[in-house]
Amino acid sequence: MLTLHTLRNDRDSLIKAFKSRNLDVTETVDRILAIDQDRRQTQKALDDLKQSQNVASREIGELFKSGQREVAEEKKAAMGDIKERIHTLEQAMRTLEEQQLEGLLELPNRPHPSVPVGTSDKDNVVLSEEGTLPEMGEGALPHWELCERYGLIDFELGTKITGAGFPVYRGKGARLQRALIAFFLDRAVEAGYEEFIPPLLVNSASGQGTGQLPDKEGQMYHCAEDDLYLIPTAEVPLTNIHRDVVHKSDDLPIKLCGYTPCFRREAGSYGKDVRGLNRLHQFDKVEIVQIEHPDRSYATLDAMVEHVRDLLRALELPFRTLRLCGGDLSFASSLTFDLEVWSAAQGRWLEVSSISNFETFQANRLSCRYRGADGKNQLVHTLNGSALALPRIVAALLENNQTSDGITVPEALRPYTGFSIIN
RNA sequence: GGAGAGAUGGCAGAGUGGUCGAAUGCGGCGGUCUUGAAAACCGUUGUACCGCGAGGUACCGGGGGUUCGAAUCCCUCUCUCUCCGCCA
Repeated sequence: MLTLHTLRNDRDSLIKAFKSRNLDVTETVDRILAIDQDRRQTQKALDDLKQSQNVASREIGELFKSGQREVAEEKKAAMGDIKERIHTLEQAMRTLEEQQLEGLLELPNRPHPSVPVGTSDKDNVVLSEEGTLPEMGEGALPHWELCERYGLIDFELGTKITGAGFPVYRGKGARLQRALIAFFLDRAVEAGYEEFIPPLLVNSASGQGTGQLPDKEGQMYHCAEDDLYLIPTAEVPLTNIHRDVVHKSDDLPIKLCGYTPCFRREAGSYGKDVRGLNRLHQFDKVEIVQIEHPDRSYATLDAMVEHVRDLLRALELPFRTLRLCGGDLSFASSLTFDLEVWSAAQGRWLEVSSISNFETFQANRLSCRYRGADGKNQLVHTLNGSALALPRIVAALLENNQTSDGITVPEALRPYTGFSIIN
Protein backbone atom coordinates (compact mmCIF):
# COMPACT_ATOMS: atom_id res chain seq x y z
CA MET A 1 0.00 0.00 0.00
CA LEU A 2 0.99 3.59 -0.37
CA THR A 3 2.47 5.29 2.64
CA LEU A 4 0.55 7.93 4.53
CA HIS A 5 3.61 10.05 4.02
CA THR A 6 3.07 9.94 0.25
CA LEU A 7 -0.54 11.01 0.57
CA ARG A 8 0.33 13.90 2.86
CA ASN A 9 3.18 15.25 0.79
CA ASP A 10 2.13 14.42 -2.76
CA ARG A 11 -1.63 14.67 -2.76
CA ASP A 12 -1.97 16.57 -6.04
CA SER A 13 0.58 14.70 -8.11
CA LEU A 14 -0.73 11.44 -6.72
CA ILE A 15 -4.27 12.17 -7.87
CA LYS A 16 -2.94 13.16 -11.27
CA ALA A 17 -0.86 9.98 -11.56
CA PHE A 18 -3.93 7.80 -11.04
CA LYS A 19 -5.49 9.16 -14.22
CA SER A 20 -3.58 6.58 -16.27
CA ARG A 21 -5.50 3.94 -14.34
CA ASN A 22 -8.68 5.77 -15.18
CA LEU A 23 -9.26 6.31 -11.51
CA ASP A 24 -10.26 9.44 -9.70
CA VAL A 25 -8.93 8.90 -6.22
CA THR A 26 -9.55 12.43 -4.96
CA GLU A 27 -12.38 11.39 -2.69
CA THR A 28 -10.48 8.44 -1.21
CA VAL A 29 -7.29 10.38 -0.67
CA ASP A 30 -9.05 13.31 0.95
CA ARG A 31 -11.05 11.01 3.14
CA ILE A 32 -7.85 9.35 4.38
CA LEU A 33 -6.22 12.71 4.97
CA ALA A 34 -9.21 13.94 6.94
CA ILE A 35 -9.08 10.85 9.12
CA ASP A 36 -5.37 11.43 9.54
CA GLN A 37 -5.97 14.96 10.76
CA ASP A 38 -8.47 13.68 13.26
CA ARG A 39 -6.21 10.84 14.33
CA ARG A 40 -3.30 13.14 15.05
CA GLN A 41 -5.38 15.46 17.19
CA THR A 42 -6.82 12.54 19.06
CA GLN A 43 -3.40 11.09 19.68
CA LYS A 44 -2.09 14.38 21.00
CA ALA A 45 -4.99 14.62 23.44
CA LEU A 46 -4.56 11.00 24.44
CA ASP A 47 -0.82 11.31 24.96
CA ASP A 48 -1.32 14.35 27.17
CA LEU A 49 -3.86 12.52 29.29
CA LYS A 50 -1.61 9.52 29.64
CA GLN A 51 1.23 11.76 30.65
CA SER A 52 -0.78 13.24 33.48
CA GLN A 53 -1.79 9.74 34.50
CA ASN A 54 1.81 8.60 34.56
CA VAL A 55 2.87 11.61 36.58
CA ALA A 56 0.06 11.13 39.08
CA SER A 57 0.76 7.42 39.46
CA ARG A 58 4.36 8.13 40.22
CA GLU A 59 3.36 10.66 42.84
CA ILE A 60 0.95 8.25 44.46
CA GLY A 61 3.68 5.67 44.62
CA GLU A 62 5.99 8.16 46.32
CA LEU A 63 3.29 9.18 48.79
CA PHE A 64 2.65 5.60 49.80
CA LYS A 65 6.33 5.02 50.31
CA SER A 66 6.69 8.05 52.52
CA GLY A 67 3.65 6.96 54.52
CA GLN A 68 1.28 9.75 53.46
CA ARG A 69 -1.61 7.40 53.01
CA GLU A 70 -4.41 9.90 53.17
CA VAL A 71 -3.03 12.24 50.54
CA ALA A 72 -2.40 9.23 48.35
CA GLU A 73 -5.94 7.96 48.71
CA GLU A 74 -7.25 11.39 47.80
CA LYS A 75 -5.19 11.45 44.62
CA LYS A 76 -6.30 7.97 43.76
CA ALA A 77 -9.91 8.95 43.92
CA ALA A 78 -9.28 11.76 41.46
CA MET A 79 -7.90 9.35 38.85
CA GLY A 80 -11.23 7.84 37.87
CA ASP A 81 -12.14 10.65 35.54
CA ILE A 82 -8.85 10.59 33.65
CA LYS A 83 -9.09 6.86 33.29
CA GLU A 84 -12.48 7.11 31.73
CA ARG A 85 -11.41 9.78 29.28
CA ILE A 86 -8.37 7.75 28.29
CA HIS A 87 -10.60 4.79 27.65
CA THR A 88 -12.90 6.82 25.43
CA LEU A 89 -10.07 8.30 23.42
CA GLU A 90 -8.40 4.92 23.00
CA GLN A 91 -11.61 3.61 21.53
CA ALA A 92 -11.73 6.56 19.15
CA MET A 93 -8.08 6.06 18.17
CA ARG A 94 -8.67 2.45 17.33
CA THR A 95 -11.60 3.29 15.09
CA LEU A 96 -9.68 6.02 13.31
CA GLU A 97 -6.66 3.80 12.75
CA GLU A 98 -8.84 1.06 11.34
CA GLN A 99 -10.59 3.45 8.98
CA GLN A 100 -7.31 4.89 7.86
CA LEU A 101 -5.82 1.46 7.15
CA GLU A 102 -8.95 0.41 5.29
CA GLY A 103 -8.67 3.47 3.10
CA LEU A 104 -5.01 2.86 2.37
CA LEU A 105 -5.58 -0.81 1.62
CA GLU A 106 -8.20 -0.06 -1.01
CA LEU A 107 -5.91 2.28 -2.91
CA PRO A 108 -3.94 0.59 -5.71
CA ASN A 109 -0.32 1.43 -6.43
CA ARG A 110 0.57 4.67 -8.09
CA PRO A 111 1.37 4.04 -11.76
CA HIS A 112 4.79 4.93 -13.12
CA PRO A 113 4.77 8.05 -15.38
CA SER A 114 5.50 5.88 -18.41
CA VAL A 115 2.28 3.89 -17.98
CA PRO A 116 -0.07 4.68 -20.88
CA VAL A 117 -3.63 5.77 -20.17
CA GLY A 118 -6.09 3.00 -20.95
CA THR A 119 -9.04 0.99 -19.80
CA SER A 120 -8.32 -2.58 -20.90
CA ASP A 121 -5.75 -4.85 -22.53
CA LYS A 122 -6.68 -3.27 -25.87
CA ASP A 123 -4.82 -0.15 -24.78
CA ASN A 124 -1.58 -1.94 -23.94
CA VAL A 125 1.32 -0.71 -26.06
CA VAL A 126 3.28 -3.19 -28.16
CA LEU A 127 6.92 -2.22 -27.80
CA SER A 128 8.54 -4.80 -30.01
CA GLU A 129 8.00 -8.04 -31.83
CA GLU A 130 10.64 -10.69 -32.31
CA GLY A 131 10.93 -13.87 -34.34
CA THR A 132 9.01 -14.92 -37.42
CA LEU A 133 5.50 -16.22 -37.20
CA PRO A 134 5.44 -19.74 -38.60
CA GLU A 135 3.26 -20.48 -41.63
CA MET A 136 0.82 -23.19 -40.69
CA GLY A 137 -0.25 -25.79 -43.23
CA GLU A 138 -3.81 -26.82 -43.92
CA GLY A 139 -4.13 -29.47 -41.25
CA ALA A 140 -2.51 -27.50 -38.40
CA LEU A 141 -4.07 -28.49 -35.08
CA PRO A 142 -4.65 -26.51 -31.91
CA HIS A 143 -2.65 -27.79 -28.95
CA TRP A 144 -5.56 -29.54 -27.25
CA GLU A 145 -5.95 -31.78 -30.26
CA LEU A 146 -2.20 -32.37 -30.43
CA CYS A 147 -2.24 -33.31 -26.76
CA GLU A 148 -4.86 -35.91 -27.46
CA ARG A 149 -3.22 -37.25 -30.60
CA TYR A 150 0.16 -37.78 -28.90
CA GLY A 151 -1.18 -38.64 -25.46
CA LEU A 152 0.55 -35.71 -23.74
CA ILE A 153 -2.15 -34.16 -21.61
CA ASP A 154 -5.51 -35.64 -20.63
CA PHE A 155 -7.96 -32.87 -19.83
CA GLU A 156 -10.96 -35.12 -19.31
CA LEU A 157 -9.13 -37.36 -16.89
CA GLY A 158 -8.36 -34.27 -14.82
CA THR A 159 -12.03 -33.38 -14.87
CA LYS A 160 -12.88 -36.80 -13.48
CA ILE A 161 -10.31 -36.64 -10.70
CA THR A 162 -10.77 -33.01 -9.74
CA GLY A 163 -12.65 -30.79 -12.14
CA ALA A 164 -12.16 -28.65 -15.24
CA GLY A 165 -8.85 -26.82 -15.40
CA PHE A 166 -6.81 -29.53 -13.66
CA PRO A 167 -5.06 -31.35 -16.50
CA VAL A 168 -3.24 -34.66 -16.20
CA TYR A 169 0.16 -34.68 -17.91
CA ARG A 170 1.48 -38.03 -19.00
CA GLY A 171 4.35 -39.65 -20.86
CA LYS A 172 6.29 -37.18 -22.97
CA GLY A 173 3.83 -34.49 -21.90
CA ALA A 174 4.87 -34.94 -18.29
CA ARG A 175 8.52 -35.17 -19.27
CA LEU A 176 8.27 -31.96 -21.29
CA GLN A 177 6.84 -30.24 -18.24
CA ARG A 178 9.72 -31.38 -16.05
CA ALA A 179 12.21 -30.39 -18.76
CA LEU A 180 10.87 -26.85 -18.98
CA ILE A 181 10.92 -26.39 -15.21
CA ALA A 182 14.51 -27.59 -14.98
CA PHE A 183 15.53 -25.45 -17.95
CA PHE A 184 13.96 -22.28 -16.50
CA LEU A 185 15.42 -22.90 -13.05
CA ASP A 186 18.89 -23.54 -14.44
CA ARG A 187 18.79 -20.30 -16.40
CA ALA A 188 17.62 -18.36 -13.35
CA VAL A 189 20.34 -19.83 -11.15
CA GLU A 190 22.92 -19.01 -13.83
CA ALA A 191 21.65 -15.44 -13.71
CA GLY A 192 22.35 -15.29 -9.98
CA TYR A 193 18.95 -16.12 -8.49
CA GLU A 194 18.91 -18.38 -5.44
CA GLU A 195 16.59 -21.34 -5.85
CA PHE A 196 13.84 -21.97 -3.30
CA ILE A 197 11.15 -24.56 -2.75
CA PRO A 198 8.60 -22.65 -0.69
CA PRO A 199 5.35 -23.78 0.95
CA LEU A 200 2.36 -23.98 -1.39
CA LEU A 201 -0.05 -22.85 1.30
CA VAL A 202 0.30 -19.47 2.94
CA ASN A 203 -1.35 -17.66 5.83
CA SER A 204 -3.34 -14.47 5.48
CA ALA A 205 -0.47 -12.27 6.66
CA SER A 206 1.49 -13.40 3.62
CA GLY A 207 -1.48 -12.84 1.35
CA GLN A 208 -1.76 -9.32 2.61
CA GLY A 209 1.98 -8.76 2.38
CA THR A 210 2.12 -9.16 -1.38
CA GLY A 211 -1.27 -7.57 -2.01
CA GLN A 212 -3.49 -10.56 -2.85
CA LEU A 213 -5.51 -9.81 0.25
CA PRO A 214 -7.90 -8.17 0.59
CA ASP A 215 -7.98 -7.29 -3.09
CA LYS A 216 -8.15 -10.77 -4.65
CA GLU A 217 -9.71 -12.72 -1.84
CA GLY A 218 -12.08 -14.60 -4.17
CA GLN A 219 -9.34 -15.59 -6.61
CA MET A 220 -7.47 -17.85 -4.21
CA TYR A 221 -8.45 -21.26 -2.96
CA HIS A 222 -8.96 -21.07 0.75
CA CYS A 223 -8.74 -23.88 3.30
CA ALA A 224 -11.26 -22.62 5.82
CA GLU A 225 -10.44 -25.15 8.50
CA ASP A 226 -6.88 -23.92 8.84
CA ASP A 227 -7.34 -20.45 7.34
CA LEU A 228 -4.64 -21.05 4.72
CA TYR A 229 -4.58 -20.09 1.07
CA LEU A 230 -3.22 -22.08 -1.87
CA ILE A 231 -0.69 -19.87 -3.57
CA PRO A 232 -1.75 -18.26 -6.86
CA THR A 233 1.93 -17.69 -7.67
CA ALA A 234 5.33 -18.33 -6.07
CA GLU A 235 5.58 -14.58 -5.73
CA VAL A 236 3.60 -14.82 -2.50
CA PRO A 237 5.82 -17.19 -0.49
CA LEU A 238 9.06 -15.99 -2.12
CA THR A 239 8.46 -12.32 -1.45
CA ASN A 240 7.15 -13.02 2.04
CA ILE A 241 10.48 -14.58 2.93
CA HIS A 242 11.45 -10.95 3.36
CA ARG A 243 8.47 -9.86 5.45
CA ASP A 244 9.55 -7.99 8.60
CA VAL A 245 13.20 -7.95 7.61
CA VAL A 246 15.69 -5.09 7.61
CA HIS A 247 18.49 -5.63 5.10
CA LYS A 248 21.94 -4.15 4.93
CA SER A 249 22.16 -1.79 2.01
CA ASP A 250 25.11 -3.80 0.65
CA ASP A 251 23.06 -6.99 0.56
CA LEU A 252 20.78 -5.59 -2.16
CA PRO A 253 19.75 -6.76 -4.62
CA ILE A 254 18.51 -10.09 -3.31
CA LYS A 255 17.55 -12.43 -6.12
CA LEU A 256 15.26 -15.42 -5.56
CA CYS A 257 13.61 -17.91 -7.83
CA GLY A 258 11.43 -20.93 -7.43
CA TYR A 259 9.23 -23.37 -9.20
CA THR A 260 5.77 -24.01 -7.80
CA PRO A 261 2.40 -25.12 -9.00
CA CYS A 262 -0.02 -22.18 -8.95
CA PHE A 263 -3.68 -22.37 -8.00
CA ARG A 264 -6.27 -19.92 -9.25
CA ARG A 265 -10.02 -20.06 -8.98
CA GLU A 266 -10.40 -17.92 -12.11
CA ALA A 267 -13.94 -17.05 -11.15
CA GLY A 268 -15.69 -15.38 -14.05
CA SER A 269 -13.61 -16.85 -16.88
CA TYR A 270 -15.43 -18.42 -19.76
CA GLY A 271 -15.50 -19.24 -23.47
CA LYS A 272 -12.72 -19.95 -25.91
CA ASP A 273 -10.15 -18.28 -23.68
CA VAL A 274 -10.25 -21.25 -21.35
CA ARG A 275 -9.88 -23.96 -23.96
CA GLY A 276 -7.05 -26.44 -23.46
CA LEU A 277 -4.06 -24.92 -21.72
CA ASN A 278 -5.12 -21.33 -22.16
CA ARG A 279 -6.49 -20.92 -18.66
CA LEU A 280 -6.18 -23.43 -15.83
CA HIS A 281 -6.93 -23.73 -12.15
CA GLN A 282 -3.61 -25.42 -11.53
CA PHE A 283 -0.50 -24.74 -13.54
CA ASP A 284 3.28 -24.71 -13.18
CA LYS A 285 5.44 -21.64 -13.13
CA VAL A 286 8.98 -20.58 -12.37
CA GLU A 287 9.06 -17.17 -10.75
CA ILE A 288 11.92 -14.71 -10.28
CA VAL A 289 11.86 -12.11 -7.51
CA GLN A 290 14.20 -9.29 -6.60
CA ILE A 291 14.47 -7.15 -3.50
CA GLU A 292 16.22 -4.04 -4.72
CA HIS A 293 17.44 -0.60 -3.75
CA PRO A 294 14.99 2.10 -4.95
CA ASP A 295 17.70 3.82 -6.98
CA ARG A 296 18.26 0.76 -9.13
CA SER A 297 14.84 -0.85 -9.38
CA TYR A 298 13.96 0.31 -12.88
CA ALA A 299 17.27 -0.80 -14.34
CA THR A 300 16.65 -4.11 -12.60
CA LEU A 301 13.16 -4.34 -14.10
CA ASP A 302 14.69 -3.99 -17.57
CA ALA A 303 17.23 -6.67 -16.78
CA MET A 304 14.49 -9.04 -15.63
CA VAL A 305 12.53 -8.45 -18.84
CA GLU A 306 15.67 -9.21 -20.81
CA HIS A 307 16.23 -12.40 -18.83
CA VAL A 308 12.78 -13.68 -19.76
CA ARG A 309 13.13 -12.61 -23.38
CA ASP A 310 16.31 -14.69 -23.55
CA LEU A 311 14.33 -17.71 -22.41
CA LEU A 312 11.86 -17.21 -25.24
CA ARG A 313 14.68 -16.76 -27.74
CA ALA A 314 16.24 -19.99 -26.54
CA LEU A 315 12.92 -21.75 -27.06
CA GLU A 316 12.73 -20.23 -30.54
CA LEU A 317 9.27 -18.84 -29.93
CA PRO A 318 8.09 -15.64 -31.65
CA PHE A 319 7.10 -13.16 -28.99
CA ARG A 320 6.18 -9.56 -28.43
CA THR A 321 6.75 -7.18 -25.54
CA LEU A 322 3.98 -4.99 -24.17
CA ARG A 323 3.85 -2.10 -21.80
CA LEU A 324 0.65 -2.46 -19.81
CA CYS A 325 -1.74 0.46 -19.74
CA GLY A 326 -3.16 1.78 -16.50
CA GLY A 327 -6.41 -0.12 -16.88
CA ASP A 328 -4.65 -3.48 -17.21
CA LEU A 329 -2.08 -2.83 -14.52
CA SER A 330 -2.43 -5.07 -11.48
CA PHE A 331 -3.44 -3.60 -8.14
CA ALA A 332 0.05 -3.64 -6.63
CA SER A 333 2.15 -2.79 -9.68
CA SER A 334 3.71 0.49 -10.69
CA LEU A 335 4.93 -0.64 -14.08
CA THR A 336 4.44 -3.97 -15.81
CA PHE A 337 5.78 -5.47 -19.02
CA ASP A 338 3.98 -8.45 -20.49
CA LEU A 339 5.51 -10.97 -22.84
CA GLU A 340 3.25 -12.84 -25.24
CA VAL A 341 4.07 -15.77 -27.49
CA TRP A 342 2.46 -16.52 -30.81
CA SER A 343 0.15 -19.48 -30.79
CA ALA A 344 0.20 -20.48 -34.44
CA ALA A 345 -2.81 -22.78 -34.69
CA GLN A 346 -5.00 -20.53 -32.58
CA GLY A 347 -3.71 -17.49 -34.42
CA ARG A 348 -3.37 -15.39 -31.31
CA TRP A 349 -0.90 -14.03 -28.82
CA LEU A 350 -0.79 -15.69 -25.41
CA GLU A 351 0.50 -13.99 -22.28
CA VAL A 352 3.30 -16.04 -20.76
CA SER A 353 5.01 -13.57 -18.49
CA SER A 354 4.29 -10.46 -16.49
CA ILE A 355 7.23 -8.58 -15.06
CA SER A 356 6.53 -5.82 -12.57
CA ASN A 357 8.09 -3.26 -10.33
CA PHE A 358 6.01 -2.77 -7.20
CA GLU A 359 8.27 -0.03 -5.86
CA THR A 360 7.49 0.29 -2.13
CA PHE A 361 3.88 -0.90 -2.40
CA GLN A 362 4.56 -4.45 -1.23
CA ALA A 363 7.52 -3.44 0.91
CA ASN A 364 5.26 -1.20 2.97
CA ARG A 365 2.81 -4.00 3.62
CA LEU A 366 5.64 -6.46 4.19
CA SER A 367 7.65 -4.06 6.27
CA CYS A 368 10.74 -4.96 4.28
CA ARG A 369 13.41 -2.31 4.61
CA TYR A 370 17.09 -1.62 4.24
CA ARG A 371 19.31 0.49 6.45
CA GLY A 372 20.37 3.56 4.52
CA ALA A 373 23.70 5.34 4.73
CA ASP A 374 22.19 7.72 7.29
CA GLY A 375 21.29 4.78 9.54
CA LYS A 376 17.59 5.24 8.83
CA ASN A 377 15.46 2.34 7.66
CA GLN A 378 13.94 2.83 4.21
CA LEU A 379 11.47 0.70 2.30
CA VAL A 380 12.98 -1.49 -0.42
CA HIS A 381 11.55 -1.94 -3.88
CA THR A 382 10.23 -5.38 -4.82
CA LEU A 383 10.02 -6.82 -8.32
CA ASN A 384 8.94 -10.08 -9.79
CA GLY A 385 8.29 -11.82 -13.06
CA SER A 386 7.21 -15.14 -14.49
CA ALA A 387 10.19 -16.93 -15.96
CA LEU A 388 8.11 -18.63 -17.15
CA ALA A 389 4.50 -19.85 -16.87
CA LEU A 390 4.40 -23.28 -18.49
CA PRO A 391 1.00 -24.01 -20.02
CA ARG A 392 0.91 -21.42 -22.76
CA ILE A 393 4.57 -22.03 -23.54
CA VAL A 394 3.66 -25.67 -24.04
CA ALA A 395 0.68 -24.66 -26.17
CA ALA A 396 2.87 -22.52 -28.43
CA LEU A 397 5.66 -25.11 -28.62
CA LEU A 398 3.25 -27.83 -29.65
CA GLU A 399 1.37 -25.75 -32.19
CA ASN A 400 4.30 -23.91 -33.72
CA ASN A 401 6.56 -26.93 -34.04
CA GLN A 402 4.08 -29.46 -35.43
CA THR A 403 5.17 -31.23 -38.60
CA SER A 404 3.82 -34.17 -40.48
CA ASP A 405 6.36 -36.35 -38.60
CA GLY A 406 5.50 -35.06 -35.17
CA ILE A 407 6.37 -32.15 -32.91
CA THR A 408 9.98 -31.08 -32.85
CA VAL A 409 11.59 -30.06 -29.58
CA PRO A 410 13.74 -26.90 -29.60
CA GLU A 411 17.47 -27.53 -29.42
CA ALA A 412 17.91 -25.87 -26.02
CA LEU A 413 15.40 -28.19 -24.42
CA ARG A 414 16.68 -31.51 -25.76
CA PRO A 415 19.25 -32.11 -23.01
CA TYR A 416 16.34 -31.87 -20.59
CA THR A 417 13.72 -33.87 -22.45
CA GLY A 418 16.01 -36.58 -23.71
CA PHE A 419 14.05 -36.67 -26.96
CA SER A 420 13.98 -34.36 -29.98
CA ILE A 421 10.59 -35.20 -31.39
CA ILE A 422 7.17 -36.08 -30.05
CA ASN A 423 5.49 -38.59 -32.31
C1' G B 1 -4.82 -36.20 18.67
C1' G B 2 -2.98 -36.39 24.35
C1' A B 3 0.38 -34.24 28.30
C1' G B 4 3.76 -30.55 29.73
C1' A B 5 6.96 -26.10 29.07
C1' G B 6 7.67 -21.52 26.96
C1' A B 7 7.21 -16.61 23.93
C1' U B 8 11.53 -10.24 26.67
C1' G B 9 15.90 -5.73 22.26
C1' G B 10 20.09 -8.22 15.99
C1' C B 11 21.11 -12.89 19.05
C1' A B 12 21.57 -15.25 23.96
C1' G B 13 19.38 -14.29 28.54
C1' A B 14 17.93 -11.72 33.65
C1' G B 15 13.81 -9.46 35.48
C1' U B 16 7.35 -11.66 39.27
C1' G B 17 3.21 -4.74 40.87
C1' G B 18 6.17 1.61 41.31
C1' U B 19 12.20 6.19 37.67
C1' C B 20 12.15 -1.09 33.67
C1' G B 21 12.55 0.81 27.41
C1' A B 22 14.18 -3.01 30.49
C1' A B 23 20.47 -6.05 33.95
C1' U B 24 24.34 -8.93 31.81
C1' G B 25 26.87 -11.34 27.76
C1' C B 26 27.60 -11.70 22.46
C1' G B 27 27.24 -9.06 18.01
C1' G B 28 27.33 -3.98 15.55
C1' C B 29 29.41 1.03 15.46
C1' G B 30 33.20 4.79 17.27
C1' G B 31 37.77 5.39 19.88
C1' U B 32 42.58 4.26 22.75
C1' C B 33 46.84 1.13 22.00
C1' U B 34 49.49 -0.82 17.23
C1' U B 35 53.47 -0.04 11.21
C1' G B 36 48.71 -2.79 10.38
C1' A B 37 45.59 -6.39 12.59
C1' A B 38 44.18 -9.40 16.78
C1' A B 39 43.70 -9.11 22.02
C1' A B 40 42.68 -5.74 25.89
C1' C B 41 40.39 -1.32 27.48
C1' C B 42 36.83 3.02 27.02
C1' G B 43 32.42 4.85 24.87
C1' U B 44 28.07 3.94 22.05
C1' U B 45 24.07 0.94 20.06
C1' G B 46 15.73 -0.71 19.42
C1' U B 47 11.30 0.83 16.73
C1' A B 48 6.96 3.64 15.71
C1' C B 49 3.79 7.75 16.43
C1' C B 50 2.71 12.99 18.08
C1' G B 51 5.11 17.88 18.57
C1' C B 52 8.34 23.82 15.14
C1' G B 53 11.01 22.63 19.51
C1' A B 54 11.86 21.34 24.55
C1' G B 55 9.72 17.09 24.96
C1' G B 56 5.74 13.44 25.14
C1' U B 57 3.31 8.61 24.15
C1' A B 58 3.32 3.52 22.90
C1' C B 59 5.66 -1.20 22.22
C1' C B 60 8.56 -7.22 26.71
C1' G B 61 3.92 -12.89 21.06
C1' G B 62 -1.74 -10.75 19.84
C1' G B 63 -6.31 -9.13 22.27
C1' G B 64 -9.04 -8.13 26.77
C1' G B 65 -9.21 -7.38 32.19
C1' U B 66 -7.64 -6.15 37.51
C1' U B 67 -4.95 -1.71 39.61
C1' C B 68 -3.66 5.07 41.16
C1' G B 69 0.25 2.23 38.49
C1' A B 70 1.42 -4.12 34.68
C1' A B 71 7.13 -7.10 31.20
C1' U B 72 5.49 -8.68 36.18
C1' C B 73 -1.36 -10.62 38.44
C1' C B 74 -6.05 -12.75 35.81
C1' C B 75 -8.72 -14.31 31.18
C1' U B 76 -8.33 -15.50 26.09
C1' C B 77 -6.12 -16.38 21.32
C1' U B 78 -1.88 -17.53 18.34
C1' C B 79 2.71 -19.62 17.80
C1' U B 80 7.14 -22.48 19.32
C1' C B 81 9.55 -26.45 21.91
C1' U B 82 9.69 -31.40 24.60
C1' C B 83 7.43 -36.19 25.43
C1' C B 84 3.60 -39.75 23.83
C1' G B 85 0.33 -41.42 19.84
C1' C B 86 -0.41 -41.60 14.46
C1' C B 87 2.01 -41.29 9.76
C1' A B 88 5.09 -40.20 4.28
